[in-house]
Amino acid sequence: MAGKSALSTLRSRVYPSTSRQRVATGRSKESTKMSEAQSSQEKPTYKDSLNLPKTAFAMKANLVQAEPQSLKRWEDAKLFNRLQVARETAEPFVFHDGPPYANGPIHIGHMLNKVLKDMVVRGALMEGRRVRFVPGWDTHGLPIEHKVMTELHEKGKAAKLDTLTPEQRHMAIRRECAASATKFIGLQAEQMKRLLTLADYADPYYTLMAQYEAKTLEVFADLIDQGVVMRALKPVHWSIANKTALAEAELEYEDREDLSVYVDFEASDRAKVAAAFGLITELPEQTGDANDEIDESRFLDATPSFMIWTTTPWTLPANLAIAVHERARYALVEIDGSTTILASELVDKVAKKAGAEKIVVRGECDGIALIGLEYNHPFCPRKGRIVGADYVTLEDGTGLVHTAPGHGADDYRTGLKEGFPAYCPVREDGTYDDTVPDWLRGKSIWTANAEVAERLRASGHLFHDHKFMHSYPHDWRSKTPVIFRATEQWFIGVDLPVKRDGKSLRQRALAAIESEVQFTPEWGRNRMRGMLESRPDWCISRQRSWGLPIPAFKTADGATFLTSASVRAIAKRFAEKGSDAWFLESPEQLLSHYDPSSDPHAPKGLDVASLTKLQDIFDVWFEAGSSWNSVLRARGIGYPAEMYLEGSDQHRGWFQLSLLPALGATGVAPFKRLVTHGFIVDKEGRKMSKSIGNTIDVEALLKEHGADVCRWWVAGVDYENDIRADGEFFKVAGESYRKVRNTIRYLLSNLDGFDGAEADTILSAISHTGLESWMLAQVAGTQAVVRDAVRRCSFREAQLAIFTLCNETLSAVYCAATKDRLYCDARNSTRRRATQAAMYTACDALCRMLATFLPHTADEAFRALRASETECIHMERYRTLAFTCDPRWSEVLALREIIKGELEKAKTRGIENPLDAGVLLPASHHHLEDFLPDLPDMFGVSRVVLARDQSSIEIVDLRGEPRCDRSWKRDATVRTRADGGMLSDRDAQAVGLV
RNA sequence: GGGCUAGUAGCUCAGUUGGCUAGAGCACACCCCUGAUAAGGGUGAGGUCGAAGGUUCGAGCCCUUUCUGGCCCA
Repeated sequence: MAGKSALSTLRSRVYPSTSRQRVATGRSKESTKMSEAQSSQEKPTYKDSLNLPKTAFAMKANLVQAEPQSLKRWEDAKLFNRLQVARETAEPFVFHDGPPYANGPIHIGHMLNKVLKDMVVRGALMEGRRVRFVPGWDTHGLPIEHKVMTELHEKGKAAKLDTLTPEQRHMAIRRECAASATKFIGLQAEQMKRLLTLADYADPYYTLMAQYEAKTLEVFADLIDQGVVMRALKPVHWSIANKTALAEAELEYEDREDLSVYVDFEASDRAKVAAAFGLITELPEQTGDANDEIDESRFLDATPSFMIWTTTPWTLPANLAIAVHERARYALVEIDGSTTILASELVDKVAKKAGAEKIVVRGECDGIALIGLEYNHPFCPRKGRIVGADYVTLEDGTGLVHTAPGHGADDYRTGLKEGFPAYCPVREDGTYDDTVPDWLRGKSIWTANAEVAERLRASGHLFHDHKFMHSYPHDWRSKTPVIFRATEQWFIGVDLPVKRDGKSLRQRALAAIESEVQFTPEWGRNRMRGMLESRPDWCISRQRSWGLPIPAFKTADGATFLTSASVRAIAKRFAEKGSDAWFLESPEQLLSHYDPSSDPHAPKGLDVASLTKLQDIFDVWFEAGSSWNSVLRARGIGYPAEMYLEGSDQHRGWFQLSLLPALGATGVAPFKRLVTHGFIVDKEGRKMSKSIGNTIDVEALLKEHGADVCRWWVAGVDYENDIRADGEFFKVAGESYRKVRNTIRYLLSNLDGFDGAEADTILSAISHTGLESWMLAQVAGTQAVVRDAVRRCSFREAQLAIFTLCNETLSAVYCAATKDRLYCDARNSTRRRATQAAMYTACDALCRMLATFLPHTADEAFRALRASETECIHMERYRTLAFTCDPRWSEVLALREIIKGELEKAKTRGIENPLDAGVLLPASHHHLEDFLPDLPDMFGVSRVVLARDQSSIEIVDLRGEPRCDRSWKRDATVRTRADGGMLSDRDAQAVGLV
C-alpha cells in the first residue's frame, strides 16, 4: 500500500505535461499544486478506493481489422436466415433492390446507394418488421457485350467468330458475356458485404437466371394480353456490310468526303407562300382610284422553292417533310433567277458558297408562318409539308432541314409528332426497293448519291453542290460507313388503351405518380411527370446477342407469330433451359409447351415446323423493369414494394420502366414510395470522372477508415442533392464517430460489475426530479426522433439526434455531473446504482439506434454491454422507453448555462476550478428546491445554496474551506479522519472510516 | 438548347406561411481538468445568405435577370 501510494504521488508530481508548464500563465497555480502534492506525501491517497471506469471496450476502434470478424460472426450465426425465422409472423416491409450493372468494381456511388438501402433495411428490422431484401444484378446488355467483343478482338479471337453460324456465334458471345457478368457479380457482392450491408447474399437475383427470364417473359405476355405490344418501324444505325443494327458504342467516327447538295423543293401553292411573306400573286381589279395604285414590289410572279441542304442525297427519295424553326427569320429571295426561301441569316453565306451574284430579298417572315405549306417532291410523285422543329439551327445549311423519318433520329421524332410514317425505301443490303422511281430501283445508295445530284441538276432543282468533309459514323468492326435505316422493331405503346380499363399506360402512369406514389424529395414527382408526358413509345427490341430473346417467329408466309400464349409457353421452356435455348433449340422444341388449338390468337393452320426464329432481344430495361415480378412476386416477398431507392437518374430509368410494365400487367404501381439520392461530386462540386482523376476509390476508403466510418459519413450527407466527397470528409466523419464511440465506452466503463437485469427495477423507483429521469427522458426523446427520422429516410436528422445525445446530454452534462457519485459513492450505494441503471438503459438504447448506421460498432458495444459473445444487436428491436421528467428540468438546464457563464467570469477572481466554487441562488429560484440534491453536480461546483436574502446569482469562493482529499469537493463535513486524511462524511463512509 | 435541381461562416448543414442581433456541429484560437487521458469540459472569433435589379414598412425566404455546378434529355 505504501509503495502504491508513493507511486501515485510520484505520478501526480511528474504528470503535469511540459506543454502545460510552457503555457502556464502565472504565479500561484503551479506553486499551489506543488504544495498540495508535497503535503499529500504525508497523507494517504484515495485513488485506489475510487470506482474508476473500467472496460475492455477499446478506445481505438480498429475497424479495418475488426469488421471482417463481425462479418464472419454474422455469417457463422446465419444472421440473415435467423432473422427471417424470427420475424416469420411479423409485419413485412417489402423493399426491393434496383440491380446495379455487373461490369466493374463498385464505385462510391454504389457505396452511397447500398448503404442508404441498408439503413432502410436495418431501420425497418429494428422496428420489428420482416425484411427480405434480395440483392440483384443487371447482367445483360450492350456494355458487357461490347467489352467482351473488344477483348475478343484484342485477343485475336474475333475472326474465328465470323467462321461460325449465326447461332453458334451468338452462343459463343453469350458464353463470354455470362462469364464476365458472373465474375463482376462476385466481386461486387464481396465489396457490398464489406460495407456491412445485410441482404440475402446466399440467394440473390441476376437477370440472366432462367427463372428470372421466365418471369420477365410473363410480364411481356401480360402486356400482349393488354394490347399494348406492337411492331413498328424505327430508324437505327445500320451496317450494310454486316447487315445488322449497331449501337452508339459500336460506332467510330471518321472523316469522310460526301457530296453536299442544296436542293430547291418547289412550293405547291404560290399564293399561300406569297401570303406568308406579305406578297400577292393576283392583281386586284383596277378601280381607277389614283390611291389604289399597285405596288409592284408586292407582286410575286414566280413559283418559289424551299431550299434544303443535305450531305446524304441518297435519303432524298425518302423525304417527307422540311423542318423549320418557329422563331427563326426566313427570307424569300431571288438568287440568279430562281426564287427561293431560306433563313435570312444564311442568305449571304449560301449565295457566296454557290458563287451567286444577283440577290434580291423580296420579303421576310418567321418560320411559324411557313409551317403547313406544301411542296412537290422533285422526283417522286408526292407532296411534302413544312413542319416546325426545335433542333433546326442556323449554323449550317439553309435553315430548312430535309426530313426523312426513316433515315434519321430527329426526323423520326418529327415524323411521330407530325404523323409521317418512318418510310424507308432502302433494303438491308443498302439497295433501294421498288417504291422509288425506276431509275433508282435496286441501286446501291452510295452510287445513288451522284445520280440523285445529276438528276436534280438536270431538272433544275439543284441550286449548288460541292464536296464536303465531315465526321461520319463507321462500323467499328468492318470500318465501313453506317447509315440510318428504319427497321421493324417491337414497341410498348404508351398511348394505346389497356384492355383492363381502357386507359393508356401514359394516363395510368401520370395518375399513379400524381396520387398513388410518394416522392422523396417531393420534386421527383414533377420531374417524372415531365418525363412521362413527353416520352415516346418504348422500343423494347435490340439487335444483339447478349440478352433475353424476344420469342417471336416468322411463319412460312412471312407473317410475324407471337401471341401471349406462345410467349408463356416459351417462358416455361426458358424456365427449364434458360434463354440460351432460343439459340440451341428448334421452334418445335421451344414451343413444346404450346398448344395452338387452345390459343385463340394462333394463326390459322399454324405449322410450327415451318417457323423461323426472329433475332431480336429485349432492351435490358424491360428485364430490370420486370423485377417486381421476377423477384417480389415470384419469391412471394410481397407486392407492391414499400419503396424503391435509387439515384435521381432512375426517374427516367428503372423507376419509369418498372412503372410502365407493372401498370400494364397488374394495374398497380410496383412501389408506394420513390426515394432518390443525388450524385457524388468532388469537393469543388464537379462530377467525378476517371479522366479528370478526381474519383475516390471505395476499397481505399474502406482500408483507411473502415465501413462504419464510411457509413457514418453517408448517414450525415444531405443526399437529396449533389453530394460533395473528399478524403478529408471521411476524416471528419471519423472524428464524429470517435466521439460517439468514446461516449459509449465511458458508459460501459462505469457498468463494470453491474447486472443489467436489475436496471428496470431500479429505474421504476426513481423520482421525476432526479437527474436520471431527465437523462432518460432525453434518451427516450432521441429514440422517438431517430425512429421517426429513419422511417422518413431522413438519416441525417437521426444521426444529428444521436450525436447530440452523446455529445451534449451524455458527455457534457450527465456523465460530467455523475462522475462524483460514480467514483466516490460506496460501490453499492442506491444513488450510484440508480446512475448505473440509467447508464445501462441509455447504452442499450444507443446500441439499438446505432445498429441502423454502425452495424459493427453497435454490435460490438451491445456484446460488451451484455457481456455475451452470442447476443447480437441485429436480432433485437426497439424497446419502448416510457421515461418522462419534471418539466422544470428545462429551467435547471437553462440555469446551468447561466452558472457556466458566471463561473467563467469568476476565473478573473482566481476561482479557476469550479470545485473551488459554491453557488448562491436567489429567492427567485426557490421553486427549484426539489432539484437541489443534484444541482452541485449539474453545475460542477462543490455546493449550491438557496439563499432567501440573495437577490442575484453569486459565485462564492470556497478556496478557504477544507478540501476532501478523496472527492476534491469543498464540503462542510470535511475533517481529519483516523487515517490522517481530510475527508467528507460521504467519502469517509465509503472507505470505511466512519 | 430544354426539363428538374442546388449555391447560407474554412468545411458539412438548420433556417416553417417574408418579422432575429442569420443558427448548429466540425475545424480553428484561448482556457480548465489530468480520477474517460492518443480522452473529457468551458469560452471565443468567423457570414454584405452566388451576383445584380425589383416588390414590401420589412427579403436568406417572393419576382426578374444573371453566374457557377449536378442529373436527365436534345
